[in-house]
Parts: sequence; structure tokens; C-alpha cells
Amino acid sequence: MNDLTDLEGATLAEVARRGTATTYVIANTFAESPSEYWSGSAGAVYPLVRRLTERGYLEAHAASTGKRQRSDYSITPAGRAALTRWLLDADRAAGMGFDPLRTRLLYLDLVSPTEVATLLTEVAKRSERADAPPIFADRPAALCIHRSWWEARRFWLQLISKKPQK
Amino acid sequence: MNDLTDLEGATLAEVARRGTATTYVIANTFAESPSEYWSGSAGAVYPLVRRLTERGYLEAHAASTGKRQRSDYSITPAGRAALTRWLLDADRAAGMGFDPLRTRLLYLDLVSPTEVATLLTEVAKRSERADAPPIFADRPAALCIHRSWWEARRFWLQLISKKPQK
DNA sequence: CACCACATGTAAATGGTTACATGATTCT
DNA sequence: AGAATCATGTAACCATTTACATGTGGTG
Repeated sequence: MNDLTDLEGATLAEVARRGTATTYVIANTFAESPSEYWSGSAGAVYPLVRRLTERGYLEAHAASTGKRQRSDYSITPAGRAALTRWLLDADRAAGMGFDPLRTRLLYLDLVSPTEVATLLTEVAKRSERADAPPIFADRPAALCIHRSWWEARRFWLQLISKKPQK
Repeated sequence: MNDLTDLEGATLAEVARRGTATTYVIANTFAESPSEYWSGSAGAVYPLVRRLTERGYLEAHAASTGKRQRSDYSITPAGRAALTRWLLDADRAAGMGFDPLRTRLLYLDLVSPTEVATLLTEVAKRSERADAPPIFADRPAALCIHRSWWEARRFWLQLISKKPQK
């Protein structure tokens, strides 16, 4: 019944999407995410999958090949319920999260207008060529979310470029 | 010369903005941020300010009143340089950060379209009444950033509401 | 078979959250 | 004076990063 962290929620979601998956595959998916937030480091994901299993949200299926043991994981009914709660939590979904550009812009009066302009130009440049990440290639819905997010970002950049100072 | 985390960068920026500040004031500022990302917990900020001081980025000035000692902090030239590097780091500023809605939407195929629609409606409702946070009241530039960010978010919500499924 | 990339972890260090403790100030 | 609130921390716990260790399957 305990709430999930975002990494836990996303992990359950990735397992659910696949039906069954190894920890490695999940970690890799995060590592290839276009957001720097999802590091997908082994040291984070392996222990996390273990914890989710201990809490009864995931179920391990032995799938050894050779000497080394490996596991496939699938989501349990309890896991599915927890995942649904996490996915549909409107309060959390409506939060502002962390935005590296927004954070910096709040302090733009600490550097010269010229420097701010340069920063905005650089960011705009990068947001123009924000390409579709390979992981979403076979997921049209995800691609659509991704693309429209960047469109909204470019829209925002235009808004703040018009009146960069108060 | 080492790079700053975002919490460190924001802390230096807050001190710089004020000229001089106590740890308490900084922590409080974060706690009152409209983003849930900036918890501003004492356990995070007090040790962090101490670390920044040890690294030579902040300077403590004793300012006791009575028995308990307290310190005001100000930024050093080295701190100012590190802050500027952090502020103007275009690569980091151009990152996607963490967005709780975006993350959830990537898995919307795991729940029914009805549930997704409800979620979007709820989030839209909250983003309509996203009001100006009190801390920004006396900072027109920050207010402007904040408002335009929410405007871009509403724009995005419109985009994805048009074609919520692929 | 030697090597290299893929796969599966673990240990130490870092940084943050939660919960607590306690001093100082203001309010009634 | 006692209660509430503001201010300043610390300690234990938890999650994540970084760096390492090792197994395994294919390729020259």
C-alpha cells in the first residue's frame, strides 16, 4: 500500500509493458532514456528490483543459462495495483518536477543579459535538433509524447525570449 | 573547479542574490518553491552549506545573538565563478530534467483510455489554477518565468489531448 | 583460444529524507 | 511564566552513483 517512488513506478511500468524482463533490460531502458534524470545505473536498478520483489510487487522466475543464475521478472497483481495508483496519481502528475533550464532562469539577474542571451540561444539550438531517441522508435505513442513535449519547450523558449528580463 | 550539483548551484545562487544569508533562510526558500523537487529539508541544506564553505565557495561570518552561535554566509570569488559556470552550462540547461506527467504518459497504454482522460483532466484543472507562489511576489522576472512555464505546460496539455493515443 | 562486448551483480562513498533535539524569540 | 513558533542543527536510515569484479557468449 506504500507509495512508490518515481523510479519504482517506472520500473514496474517497464516490467508490465514487457510482460517479463530481466533487470538488465530495465536498467538499459532507463540508461537510454532521453532524459538525464534516468541514469539506469546497475547499482540503482538491481537493488531496486530486489526490493520490489521482496515487497511482493514483482515475481522472479529462474532462467539460468550455464553456471550463473539469472532471473526474469513479471509483475504481480499487487504490483499492478500499486503501478496503477502511481500512474494515475493526479497530484503528483501535476507537479512541476525538475527543469534545469527553469531553475537557472530564476537566477538570470546574476549574470549579464548578454550571457543570458547566449545561454538561451544555445538551449534553443539544442531543442531544435532534439531528435527522436532510438528507444521510442517502435512506440508511436511514446514518440508522440516526446515530440510534443519538445514542441511545448520551444514554445516556452519563444515566450521567454520575447521578454527575457522582467 | 569541480562541477556543482543543481542543489549546490541553486544554493550559491540564493546566497549571491541576497549578498548574505543564513542557512535557515536558504532552506526555507527552497521549501517554499512551487516545485516539489526542492524540499529544502534542514538535513539536506545545513550539511550542504557546510560543504560549500569547506570548498571555499562560501564564507561564514559569525553573527551570534545570545548563547547559540549562528552564521551568515556570503559567496566568495571562487564561489561566484563556480556559480557562473553552473548557471551558463548550456548542455545541462538543455536537458529534459524530470517531469512527473511526461514520465507517466509514456506508460499510458497500461491503463484504460478513460483513466488516462481522467488523469489529463485533473492535471489540466490544476494547471489552470497554478497561481503565483508567494516567494516570487517581489521578483517580477521570476514570476514571469514561472507564469510562462505554466503557459507552455497548458499548451502541451492541449497538444496531447488532441491525440492522446497514437 | 584470446579477446571483447554483453550481462549480472556488489561495495564504498555520497547525498538526501525523516525524525528528533534543543536554543531563542514572540505571543498571550 | 508558559506555550507556540522560529531557528539551528544532528543522527539514523535510505537510495543512488561510482567503481569495481566476475561470468558468458560470440568473433578473429
